[in-house]
Amino acid sequence: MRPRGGRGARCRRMVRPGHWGVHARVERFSEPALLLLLRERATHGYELLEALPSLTGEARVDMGNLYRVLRALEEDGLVTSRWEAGAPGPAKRTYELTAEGKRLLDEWASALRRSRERIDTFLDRYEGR
Amino acid sequence: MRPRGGRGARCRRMVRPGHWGVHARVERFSEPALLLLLRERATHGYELLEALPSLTGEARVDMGNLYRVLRALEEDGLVTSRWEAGAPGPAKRTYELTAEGKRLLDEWASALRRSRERIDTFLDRYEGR
DNA sequence: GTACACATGTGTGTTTTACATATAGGAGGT
DNA sequence: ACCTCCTATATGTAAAACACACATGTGTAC
Repeated sequence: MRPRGGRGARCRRMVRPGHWGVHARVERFSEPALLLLLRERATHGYELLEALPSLTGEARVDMGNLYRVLRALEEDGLVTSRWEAGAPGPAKRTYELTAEGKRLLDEWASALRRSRERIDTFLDRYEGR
Repeated sequence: MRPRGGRGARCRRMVRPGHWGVHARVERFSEPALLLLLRERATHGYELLEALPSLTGEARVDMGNLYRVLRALEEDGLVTSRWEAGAPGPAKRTYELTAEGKRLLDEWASALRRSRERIDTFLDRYEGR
């Protein structure tokens, strides 16, 4: 890699003197998002990449990491994949959710409900209630 | 450091074969939590450490990182600190929120509301609505 | 032929979190 | 005196999560 001047994006950064920009993101949120999209329909990485912002709200899905997440999910038996033949254009690897992957999605949903409650607790206290 | 057998805790881990445990945590959530506690009352690190679980919901606040976050906040002018004299026992460094720190807390609150909405979007779609 | 959209990847630096350890004051027991 | 425990602040470092850059190949439009 060539040396670069830019530094990695941070969760909190000064956008201009005395002004802060904050992103409150859920850790590894791309994983449950992928699982949910795959529960709706088996599809390939590039399409998931385009569909993710509708779930995550931001366009910040890194394709490099996306493909790594998909491979990790497959290693853990949470999705299966096969090369899609027949279609014109570049080869596509289609991913499908397994039963265990479905159970993991359920766990994520519970975890996200708990996370939402913690945020509510925080906001209630912030608003002085 | 001595070699250790344990590996770092992960966001997702297999608790037993075919069973997954998930934690959906907001990145850097300890920062807004500290700011909120300091808005309520100026106090020192160790007390913040004990008060944090009431906001974060989990007992997983690392004291090492807590003190580093406090120092980072001070470097950025978001809190000020002074050594507390007079009291018996080990010296305490008392932290106080600045006006700019208050503004950052407001930014965090907005960011957390947006985060909450993203979680809602996900859960609505998960539940098929 | 070259520019662009599609499609799947690897390499690597940065940020954030987790775990271990160091240092020190005071209280209470033996 | 010595030991243990609670309070209090801090550093060292490894792992996990994330961001950014680059490599490779197919097909379509100009």
